[in-house]
Amino acid sequence: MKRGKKTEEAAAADGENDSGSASAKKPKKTKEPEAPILYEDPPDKMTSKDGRSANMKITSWNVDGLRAWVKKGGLDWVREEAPDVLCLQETKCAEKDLPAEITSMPEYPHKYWAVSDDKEGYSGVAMLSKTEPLKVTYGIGKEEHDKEGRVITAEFPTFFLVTAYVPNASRGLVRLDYRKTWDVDFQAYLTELDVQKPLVLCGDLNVAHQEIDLKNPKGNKKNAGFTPEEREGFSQLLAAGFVDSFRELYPEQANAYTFWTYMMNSRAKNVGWRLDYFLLSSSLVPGLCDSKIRNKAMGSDHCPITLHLAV
Amino acid sequence: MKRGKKTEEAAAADGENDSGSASAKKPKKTKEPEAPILYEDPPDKMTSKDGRSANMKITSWNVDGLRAWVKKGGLDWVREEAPDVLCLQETKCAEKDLPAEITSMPEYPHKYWAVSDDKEGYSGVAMLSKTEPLKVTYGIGKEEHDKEGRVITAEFPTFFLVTAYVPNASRGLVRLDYRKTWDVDFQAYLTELDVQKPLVLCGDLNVAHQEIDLKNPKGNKKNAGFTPEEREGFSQLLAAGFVDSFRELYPEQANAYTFWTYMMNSRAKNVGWRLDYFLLSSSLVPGLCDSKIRNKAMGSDHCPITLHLAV
DNA sequence: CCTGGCATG
DNA sequence: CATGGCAGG
Repeated sequence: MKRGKKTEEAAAADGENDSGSASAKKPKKTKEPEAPILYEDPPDKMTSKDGRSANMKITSWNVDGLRAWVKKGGLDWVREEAPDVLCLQETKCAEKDLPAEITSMPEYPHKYWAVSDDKEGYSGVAMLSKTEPLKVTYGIGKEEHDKEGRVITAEFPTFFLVTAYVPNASRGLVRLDYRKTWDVDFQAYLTELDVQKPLVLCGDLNVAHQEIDLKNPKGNKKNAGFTPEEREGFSQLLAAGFVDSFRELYPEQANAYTFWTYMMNSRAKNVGWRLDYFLLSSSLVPGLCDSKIRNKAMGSDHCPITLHLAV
Repeated sequence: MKRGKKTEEAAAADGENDSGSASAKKPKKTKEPEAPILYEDPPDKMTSKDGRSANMKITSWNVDGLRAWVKKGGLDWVREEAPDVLCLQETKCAEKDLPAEITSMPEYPHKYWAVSDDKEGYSGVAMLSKTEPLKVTYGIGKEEHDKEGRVITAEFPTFFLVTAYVPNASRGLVRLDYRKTWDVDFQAYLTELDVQKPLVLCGDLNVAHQEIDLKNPKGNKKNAGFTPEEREGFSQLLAAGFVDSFRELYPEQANAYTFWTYMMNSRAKNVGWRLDYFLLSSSLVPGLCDSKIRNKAMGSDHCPITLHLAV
């Protein structure tokens, strides 16, 4: 038993992933900007470069716990946005525990759920669609990767839609080796699909590709989500012919993030990361109308992203 | 990975400690009283049978997590009640994590904390006093019992004050054997003190003594808190000369409880247990003025109890 | 700093 | 059905 009369101070927070960087070294030199540098979103473009009108709207959102997200009104936002297909990551919810608000949603009669085999409330992705896909599959066809409910693939008439929650390399990069294996195998999976039919990949790819894709690139080169290995994995996807739709349309746009840690008031300061993407097979790029970051939508530590496509 | 499109029903809640008893057997025969049978508390008596005025006020409260209890305003109630000594059980809080609201409370300059060695946030008792005790000790002097922060003893000029959080026998009575050892050793400890100076024992003794001390005695004879063994342990304390101050004053008072499970809306229905006590050495009984159950005070699954004593 | 599980009550 | 601690992010 511990005992005593007085109490001393708790240890200070350690330099985290997205700490105010420089301010951690020189104490007391708080150099936060007075006003956060926001990314102000222009209206959605509904026409592609080749003049076609968008006829497919897809939204992807890492909800960080579907039940909490539903309670916070995530579905109200979804009803406003009204995408044709809604992809969710980190649902953290066994099928039997899904809230009725979402299982009974009449706008999306076709619903698909994947969750982790072992750990309840870990990982998990979902796809909700207004129209019925031709076929839906789960995982990437490799036993070692398919136990954590990370991928759903839906085949539509003119394209595959893949939603993914890519494994986090974790604190201390303890899972970076696994992640590298994943990156190779996942790319192989996508390439196989791509020879059959073009694809849209969306979800939390758990990597910020370039320095422009996170607020503090210098301080995060050894942290999960911005290691050279993870960035190279993303570069390999592009080299294989897939296109980062947001960066394609907005090559110079800084301060455009889809994730902010809950810690240190990061979201209010827009100290974030772009971890969520729509990647397109090159043959779909002419039909790309817009790729949006909905950074005002609350309910998770990620915000949703939306793609407008003419297919 | 688990997958699928539809969801079935979750399992129903099982028959618990304090289930509505009979209603569990014959389904659909909901025999809850329309209005709960409350114990309406008369005003405090401030004079003892032998005509002396109360000059010592002690409050005991199992707070079920001190931090949550502070947030819910427990300290506001304490300031109203203004006891000379405040005893708390199940603080579930390491000393370094204590809220400043309580560590800096000027009304109680003398504060004593005991917490579990191993498991953080488990068990834990505290004593706060307006006047400084002559001496304060922790535990009951037996290594095997003193690792869980369950007992603080304060010596005042004319009596010992012992506050205790007695080990719960637990679901399936997995800790009943340990509890029986505890009961024997704890009684030995109290008896040793009692030969030196009379004592007041307060706290969560984790037993309802007689059938009158809980709403559903029939259904709980095999449940923690109302087994024959635990009840016998309490009887042994009385046989050793200690007096249950509440029952001494109110021998016939039913529906007087200090604990209600958070489940099944038990508190609203007053389906409760009397688990919290003030026990007195027999020589203190002539000075007993009142022993109160403050069943309107909220902030925990237990309510506070208060003793008025002339010492 | 949030989530969802878990042990405990 | 609450608490606190934990892993995970």
